[in-house]
Amino acid sequence: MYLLAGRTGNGEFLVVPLDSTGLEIAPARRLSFAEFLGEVIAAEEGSPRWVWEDTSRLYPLLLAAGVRVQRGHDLRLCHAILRQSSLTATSDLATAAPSRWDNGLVVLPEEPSPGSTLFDLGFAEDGTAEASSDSDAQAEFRLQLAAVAACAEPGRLRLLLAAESAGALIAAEMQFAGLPWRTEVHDRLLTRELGPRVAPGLRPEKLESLARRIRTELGDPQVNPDSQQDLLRALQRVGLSMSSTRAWELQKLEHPVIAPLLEYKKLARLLSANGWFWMDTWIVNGRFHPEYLPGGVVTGRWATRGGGALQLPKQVRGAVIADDGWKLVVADAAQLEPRILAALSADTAMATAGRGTDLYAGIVASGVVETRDHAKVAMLGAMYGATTGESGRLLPRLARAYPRALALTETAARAGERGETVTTRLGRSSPRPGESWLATQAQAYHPGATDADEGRARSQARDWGRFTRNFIVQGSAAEWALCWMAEIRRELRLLRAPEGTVPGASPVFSDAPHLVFFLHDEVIVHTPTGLVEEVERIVTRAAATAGRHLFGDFPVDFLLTVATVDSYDQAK
DNA sequence: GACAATGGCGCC
DNA sequence: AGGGCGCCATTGTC
Repeated sequence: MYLLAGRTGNGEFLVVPLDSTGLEIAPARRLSFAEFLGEVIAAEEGSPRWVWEDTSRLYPLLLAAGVRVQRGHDLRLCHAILRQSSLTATSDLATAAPSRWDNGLVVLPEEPSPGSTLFDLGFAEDGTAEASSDSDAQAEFRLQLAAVAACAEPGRLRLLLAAESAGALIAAEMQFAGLPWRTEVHDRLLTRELGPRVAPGLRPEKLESLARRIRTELGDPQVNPDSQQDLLRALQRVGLSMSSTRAWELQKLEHPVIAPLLEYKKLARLLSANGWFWMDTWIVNGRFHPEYLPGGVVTGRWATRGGGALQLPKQVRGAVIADDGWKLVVADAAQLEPRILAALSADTAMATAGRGTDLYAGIVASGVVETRDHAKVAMLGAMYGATTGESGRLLPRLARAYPRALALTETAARAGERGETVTTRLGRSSPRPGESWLATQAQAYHPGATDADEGRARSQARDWGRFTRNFIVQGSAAEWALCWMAEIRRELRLLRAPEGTVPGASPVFSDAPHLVFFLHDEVIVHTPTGLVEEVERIVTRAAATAGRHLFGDFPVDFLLTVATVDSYDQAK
């Protein structure tokens, strides 16, 4: 059963029961927020699928009121998928003129003040964004259902839309719950690395002394190590010929300035990216609440906004600490993308290499290459489109051992080079290249085309080929991860903490295990200690379930590394 | 002063 | 001739 929910311009909530084709089976009801909450709680008994425009705008209101839902259908996210998918290319939805569903729903980020994001994830005061009527949302939903029903493989898209929508619920819940974070531990860590905290704009002691050493070694008392131009000129003056100040370029050189400079860069990065200012900005009441953006990356991966949540450096993970009486279950899908590639291409040899073991080790054991590192470099090269270096040299051996897998990546690359799209396992298609790409290609076929024109077109075509080559693997991996998380969430909901559990600090989630972090192929569950083993079982079982959802009976293992820890840095 | 581009680096 | 991101400081431009 579907329940369409929305909000009117004057702040009322609407609920409309719909049948399986999106037709209403009862009239819309207009409700106050309190009535709406009651309606949601009552309706959840029947596990309805809530259909709404934008989970990220409506669901936080429910969470703030202590209400969760089981299933959703996010019209905005699902529209984006169906609009692009090659599986629904001839549908009314995909062939219609662009509408507000294509761009009008994008809400500008508010002031990035994490303290307020929880409870005023707001709605436009004047109701402009909500001027959309419920009938518009209902019409959109019907178009979506029709597009899926008419496509050649509706099962794939149904699963994708359900997974994407579950992801939207999870994203809102994780933002709400937040990642447990101890500011006093973070502060100690920063003080140890950088010296005591100083006023903004000043360098902490250790950075300042490194800066002095750098100036001494370069014989220039003025040089600012934060300025690339400055630094590059100074380096060249002391005879270091280089074209950039990148750390890996510096590492190759011999000079007394190199060591302090590399150290400076490392610490300066820590200070600017995850220093005290970051901590004050993003940690609220012992929780880090980044905003997750499902579907924020073209491939279907998530993006985040605020705090750089997907780039949390290992350096600061020691500050991620479970509440007293609770644990963090950190689970990481081992060699996810190669396993996805093996399954996508039905390459049983590659799947066998990963059966019950580290897939790269399995490749070595099969005699394809000599070391795990070679196996990894070669695989990444196949998926990213490397042509030179060690990776390029190893590729032919990989191609002999795993012809099906390598043929799939090559085919995806060739499609991209021709400007065609590729489609993931569940039906997310890559975007078409833009106008300027097409113009550059056309230019190369022009009668008067120069060698430079052709060179430019070839290089650009190869760039797009690398993109589509990676898209199909990265995007399918993102789908696996969505299914994995959705399954974890579904099973966690059924757990209740045993008697005597110390409540956690998050309302709504204070007595039950819940997801608190997601990083492409890794999740963290915050759980009462008494449920650790059950959570580990759930996470592990969910990986197998996700594999079956995507690839049926194809015999590929999705192995996890699972670590139950007090602090995140203890995992791995 | 506001904004955009760039280099650089963190994560997968 | 290595895919996808977000964020920061510096620098360039209006």
